[in-house]
Amino acid sequence: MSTRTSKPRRLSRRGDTRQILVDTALTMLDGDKSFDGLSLRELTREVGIVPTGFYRHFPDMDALGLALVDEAFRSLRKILEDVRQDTRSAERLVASVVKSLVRHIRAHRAGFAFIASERFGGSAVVRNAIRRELRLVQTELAVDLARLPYLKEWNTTDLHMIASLILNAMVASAIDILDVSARDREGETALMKRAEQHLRLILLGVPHWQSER
Amino acid sequence: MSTRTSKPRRLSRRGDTRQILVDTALTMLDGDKSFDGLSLRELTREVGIVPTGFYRHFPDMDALGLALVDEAFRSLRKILEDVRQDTRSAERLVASVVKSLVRHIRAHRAGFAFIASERFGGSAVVRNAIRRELRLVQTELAVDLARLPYLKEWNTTDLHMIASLILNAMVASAIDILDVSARDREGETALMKRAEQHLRLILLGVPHWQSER
DNA sequence: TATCCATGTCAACAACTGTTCACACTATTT
DNA sequence: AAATAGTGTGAACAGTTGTTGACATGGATA
Repeated sequence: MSTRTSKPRRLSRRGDTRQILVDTALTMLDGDKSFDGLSLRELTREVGIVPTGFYRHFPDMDALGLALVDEAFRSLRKILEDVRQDTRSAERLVASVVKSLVRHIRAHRAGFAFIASERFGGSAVVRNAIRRELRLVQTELAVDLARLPYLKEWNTTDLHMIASLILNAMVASAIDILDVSARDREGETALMKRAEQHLRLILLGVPHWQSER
Repeated sequence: MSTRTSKPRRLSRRGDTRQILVDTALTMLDGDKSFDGLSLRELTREVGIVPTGFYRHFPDMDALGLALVDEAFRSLRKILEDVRQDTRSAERLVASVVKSLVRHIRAHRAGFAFIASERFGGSAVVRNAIRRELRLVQTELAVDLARLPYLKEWNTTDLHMIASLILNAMVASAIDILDVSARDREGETALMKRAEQHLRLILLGVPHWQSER
């Protein structure tokens, strides 16, 4: 009798194990670990399933990596949406942009950290995926800039130039803030101020720019 | 007879195995691998010594990481030196800075790639080491800026603000160039042009900046 | 009610990992 | 000529890794 009496105590995650894998991976990568240093086994161990269970949700680790990129950029796009709906002048926009940035960083810390560390990280698959997404964001930003009153006449290459400068500055600021916000609250506001200054300084130069000097 | 007849064919690296370890690690990390995904064994395999031989030169992988940071920054500092000896006006400096940057990137590709990817990478030890070095570079840059004629009167916090903006922009440019220079030569010159534009745009705003508006 | 499919488990595999220890060779110094 | 310090070797260890295949479960569908 007793057909292997073990009651495997199967956990009843209805259909969200995949999402749990993604979330857990992100939090694990938030600490001192990079994606290609993350093993399938320690991930599944943390989630609470057996290693082989991983393959029910992803064909391999690369696929997981792409899912992480997706997840991380979902929140980043939210920022742009917020900014887009802000109709104030460019000058007034600055503070609002930075505030929105910080808010999203706090809410989606792990996702931002992932983008930051894997943007030039080890895995070619996720690196390229991130790069592609960032390029997309950049062109979206360029389009938004084109709508601003005193940038109406600019050609697209110049717009892209500004967009990339702004994006780079904001990404760098985000990373700095990310790094300090956990423990140092007033260091965070100092970095916010600096981020605003960076944006303002860039915008100060814009009216004096002349294409093809 | 025959006291274990194996002639172990010991290679005669006089005293430079340590340097070979560093160089080999850098080249290996240039590809699709991150530092915490690099194992001691594959490194020694590549170098051509037995795994245990590693410990003759470093106590552990963290120590190697610090050595890599050292090596990588040695060439980066050279750039600043070059720029410092250039006595032209800020406006004229721009093109020269970018040219010098590209030249060093080409010559020390692996080192730059290492800094880029491990700046926010998995290992806390090397991440902090890189961050410290970059902060040093930033203050050096601030000091240099203070010497420029029309920045004489600026206070130090504003100088640091500009320095960080410039440094971030240049690091971002360097990474983009790094990524494309291997295969696409004309894409490289396009990125150089954009890097110059970024610098110029920043400098355009500087004269109109007023502290504490 | 019966069946089916998504999701989980378990056992096993060969390969790889970091680190230890005792030993061997060799160039330089004594 | 002898001793020494630097460097590389080899075997062995206990763990961990990715991936396979066959099997179990249970909720939704037919």
